[in-house]
Amino acid sequence: MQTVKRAVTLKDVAQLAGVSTGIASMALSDDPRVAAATKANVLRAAEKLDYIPNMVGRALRSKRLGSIAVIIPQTSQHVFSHPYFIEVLKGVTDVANAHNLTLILSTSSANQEEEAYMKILRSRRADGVIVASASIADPNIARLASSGYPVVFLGRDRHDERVISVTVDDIGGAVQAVTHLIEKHKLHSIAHLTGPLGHRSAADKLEGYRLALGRHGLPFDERLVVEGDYSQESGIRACRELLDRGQPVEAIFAANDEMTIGALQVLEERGLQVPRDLALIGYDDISLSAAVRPSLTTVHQPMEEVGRRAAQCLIELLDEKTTEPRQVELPTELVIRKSCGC
Amino acid sequence: MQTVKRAVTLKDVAQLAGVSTGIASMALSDDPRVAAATKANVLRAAEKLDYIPNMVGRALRSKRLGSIAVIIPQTSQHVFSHPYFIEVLKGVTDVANAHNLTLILSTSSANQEEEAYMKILRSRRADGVIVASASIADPNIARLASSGYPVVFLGRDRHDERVISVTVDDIGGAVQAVTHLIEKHKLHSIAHLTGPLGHRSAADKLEGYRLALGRHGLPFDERLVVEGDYSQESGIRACRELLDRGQPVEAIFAANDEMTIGALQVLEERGLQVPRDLALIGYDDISLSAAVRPSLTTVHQPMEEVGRRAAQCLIELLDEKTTEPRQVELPTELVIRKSCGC
DNA sequence: CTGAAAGCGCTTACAG
DNA sequence: CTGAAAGCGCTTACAG
Repeated sequence: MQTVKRAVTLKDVAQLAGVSTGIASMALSDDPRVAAATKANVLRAAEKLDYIPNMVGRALRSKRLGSIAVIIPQTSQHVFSHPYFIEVLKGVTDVANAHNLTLILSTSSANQEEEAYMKILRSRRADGVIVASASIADPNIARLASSGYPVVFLGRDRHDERVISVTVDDIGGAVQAVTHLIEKHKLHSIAHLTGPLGHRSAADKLEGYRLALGRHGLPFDERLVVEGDYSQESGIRACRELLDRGQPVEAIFAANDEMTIGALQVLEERGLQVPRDLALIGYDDISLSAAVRPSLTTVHQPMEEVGRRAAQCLIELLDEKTTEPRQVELPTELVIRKSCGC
Repeated sequence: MQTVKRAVTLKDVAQLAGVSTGIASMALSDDPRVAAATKANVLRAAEKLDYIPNMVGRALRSKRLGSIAVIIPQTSQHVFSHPYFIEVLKGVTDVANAHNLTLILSTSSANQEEEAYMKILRSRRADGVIVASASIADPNIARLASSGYPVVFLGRDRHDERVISVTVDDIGGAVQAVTHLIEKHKLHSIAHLTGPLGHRSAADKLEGYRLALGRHGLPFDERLVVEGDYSQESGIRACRELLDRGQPVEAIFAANDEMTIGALQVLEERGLQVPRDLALIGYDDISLSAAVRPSLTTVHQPMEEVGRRAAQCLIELLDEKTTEPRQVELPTELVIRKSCGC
């Protein structure tokens, strides 16, 4: 195996072009103060030597790395098993690519202290970060939010004006789902399998569920609510627990599609037919939701768009330095398929 | 919004501890030449100031960034829609996390020149790279392979001893699938929907298909082979074309599960029942393959393990500098479900 | 319009 | 065992 040759540096280019490194640098960044002829000279030299700037040298001096990080404080197993994160990543990479930014992906391993967020910024690994899915209680997040570093939050602090965030209207989404069950299907005993309630998105869906019941004069019954953690397995567990409680249930609204699919399995096991015996509505609209039988009626949330908008916000933040804090909230849409009984 | 304070540097730490920056640096890296008392002193100062080393400064001097990149020369849309990449990424991040390496994810946008691979290395954005799914013909890959930079290839050049690679025995995998159809189900007109044949994995599966037919004295019939591109849509297209050719077909072996699911849709459309009228075998064993009806018999390939091994290889390469080139090949396993008729 | 110098934040020889 | 200096590869004032 051939070894790596000494890299071509700006010094080599400057030397070949017969100018100082300062001028070479300015020429390559197309600075108007450099004479056109000199510029051409330098460009020719750079091309001839196949020069590629060392980003580390550049970053040390200019304080800009040209990279952004997506931080998801979950294990990689978790992150890559949930379509939500995948879709968000898709959106972020798309925008990052378009802006020629390097993308750093940071998930946490079990043995890692939680303050990984701050570290990535303070150690200058990325110019700015997008933080997804941190739990509400995480104290590091509060510190990060008030640190002044360029940070965009996903799905948190919708109403905190000091923080830049991209969120989805999960309260509204849940209201859509539950309202559909009540108004269209005349169902009244509607259960809710929640996500992890320490996370904003899960708490918001629960609130929406409650709200929709209240608006129709239906009581909120704790026995019809079971907490899960967004995994399919937790959907199975939660659905079993719900049925075992023995309360009459006509419909289930679950906090995401994976839990809904888990619930579907349990209902099948117990000989209950969906939607005949029990209606089911999910959340997210992942691709699986159209593939399972019966296909899932579900609340579509624009996951990829969330990633895209977050990246755009971050880039603006990096460019202007002094952007106004702002909150973007995206709408949801109820996608009607078979599982609700329509 | 509070602005970012001047970052704490090593100089600050050294000053507070009353030593030179050189000693401070050595103390923090636990160099045995530093006196224990001095070390304690420096550590205390660092803690008090909440010091976090600037990786850029460190990298410029020490030539190690502490980051690796996964390069997938496909659009982010493509990458994040294919479970294969997701699973590979899962494995890579897992190992990277365990070794405290930052992970850079590089997909290509349409308007990007293909030489992005080299750039990421030469511009010192990553210490080493894992390259997945490059087409066989890509000339940049050849240059990269012989550049001497730390590179691990996925699914290529199985027999090129100059290159470090992690591959899956796709020839063997295809042989398993086709042999099963022939020996167990006594089927003889077996069609093959291929992946993009410019990619090693697709070419290998075709070879395995051919091999298995040959071993059983069955003719290779071009009319039973249709090329796709691993997308579900291409599975639909390829399957339609196959059926439209009017050749008798008893079974279809498709190059991945997504194409298989596409084929399934077409067969359903045309009123053909799987496996009664036609047997079907896929490849990959993505989670969807167990969820569709009928569930897919498929060749399981250890995608996450591929990612894990690739990362390990790369890390060894980075640590030893002078590793022997080596090729890792992982086995496949036929997972029997319903679609083959078992 | 250009050159020479300083400096970004570290680590690594080199003296002592 | 420690300090002072050099230097990694750039960009950015500062003079001219």
